[in-house]
Amino acid sequence: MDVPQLRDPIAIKTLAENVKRYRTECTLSQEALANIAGIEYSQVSRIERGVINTSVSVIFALAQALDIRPSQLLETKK
Amino acid sequence: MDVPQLRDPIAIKTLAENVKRYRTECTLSQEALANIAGIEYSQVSRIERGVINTSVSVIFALAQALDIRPSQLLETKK
DNA sequence: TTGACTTAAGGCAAATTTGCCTTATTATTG
DNA sequence: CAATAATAAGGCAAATTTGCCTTAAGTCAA
Repeated sequence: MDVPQLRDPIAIKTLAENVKRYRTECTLSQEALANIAGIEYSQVSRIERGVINTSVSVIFALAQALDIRPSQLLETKK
Repeated sequence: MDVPQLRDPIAIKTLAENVKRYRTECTLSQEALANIAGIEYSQVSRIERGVINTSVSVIFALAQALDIRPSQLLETKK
């Protein structure tokens, strides 16, 4: 690749904040959420810290584990 | 990696259908959408065909180009 | 303090995505 | 039909994500 793939800090941060907010509302630990969602625990940590630009599949898995709709994880204030 | 990363066909297909639907509503070609969103044209094709599990940053870029909210691209029929 | 729990942080190899490119295939219109 | 636009499809190297792992740091109750 000549140019790195698109990384939008606002998109990444929006997802990070929403995951953290919904997770703490459920009083789930990062590890518990990861287990329910079927992903690696360290990924939840990286997503909430905004270090990775994760995929639509992971967003769906997290939403299902949090018992919310996938679209809610992309909600923006506006 | 020992295990391939999570790919959820339902998540990928949901995004694919939503991008295609909103894009055609705007009467934009895949190429035009890609140019506005600042991504590669072939990516739009791959996303709409459901061959890739794209990122939250790309979802935000597409939404902005389509003049909709990012969450709308993850809408599921309940 | 001690201990248990939670989160942050980082390394690593393999899998995947991405940008750039080319070549078919499929409308669609004149 | 010819020509043009639009889409599908695939290759490639580099960048990124992911799963698995370890270690450190922070939190909180007993």
